[in-house]
Amino acid sequence: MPELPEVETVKLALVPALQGRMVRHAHVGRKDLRWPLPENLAERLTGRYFTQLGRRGKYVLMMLDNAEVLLLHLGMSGSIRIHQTPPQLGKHDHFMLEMAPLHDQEPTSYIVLNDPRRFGWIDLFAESEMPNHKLLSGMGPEPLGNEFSAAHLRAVLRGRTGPVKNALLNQQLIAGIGNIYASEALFYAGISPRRKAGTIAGRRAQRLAASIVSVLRAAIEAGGTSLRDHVQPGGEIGYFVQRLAVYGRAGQPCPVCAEPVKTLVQSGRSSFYCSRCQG
DNA sequence: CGGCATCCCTGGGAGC
DNA sequence: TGCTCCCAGGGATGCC
Repeated sequence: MPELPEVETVKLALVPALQGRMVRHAHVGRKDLRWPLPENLAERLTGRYFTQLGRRGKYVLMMLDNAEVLLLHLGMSGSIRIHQTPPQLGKHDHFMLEMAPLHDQEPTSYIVLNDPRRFGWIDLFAESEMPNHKLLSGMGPEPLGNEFSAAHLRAVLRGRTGPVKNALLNQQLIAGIGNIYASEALFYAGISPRRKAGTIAGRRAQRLAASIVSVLRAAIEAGGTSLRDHVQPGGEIGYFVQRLAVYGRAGQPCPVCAEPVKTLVQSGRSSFYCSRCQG
């Protein structure tokens, strides 16, 4: 489900739900998602408050007042919902933060993590451990940050013999791109998903880098892409699904040349492309 | 190291 | 309505 724009949408929605509140209660529904949850997670969160929210790739990073970090990853099917009243927890609501206001006039907020497939995960660790964190270290630069450029793209793709589509999914090279935006970015750059990653240079690298940035930015503005599971934390769908050019549109006309959109499977995952526009 | 298949898990939709 | 099969926004792991 959630790629960089969806995770960014989640992060933005969490800010007002966390601000001016402390954890009155943390509910842990099961001891494992993809991996075992941190020991004593609920106890370690109770009474704490969040000082800052960040995002790295597809991870939400929630800084606590005791210099620990709560990390959330939503996997394929994870979503966050924020409620103003105590919610009825369903079968796949695995984790909830009850955030009590520090000032009486504000409502309590209830932040619920739902994840049917349980490919998501949660971690809690000291901020000082961040640089050597197993999941975070080794991640490529943020595509919307200063370190990302056509030159960087060129450098990390150089020498790679696999298809560029697969390289875009590799979080070690660039953070945050998933199956939807890999197809979309390649479409806007006019590059075939089959092209060998190592042959992306010069103008192609320029176009691809620019397409990655613009498609991610546009998706964030639209509140992300809602397919099945993903909704914004307030329950709104993300409207970017209506603006996808090729992803999920097999057989439908290419928005540029009307040629039917094709699919292929690469490393077990579907790619969508226009055979005329993407050379 | 790079590339690829396999596996983790549940549910929704298509097709019969 | 019900069954089966296939597919799904991710990524770790293990094999070549």
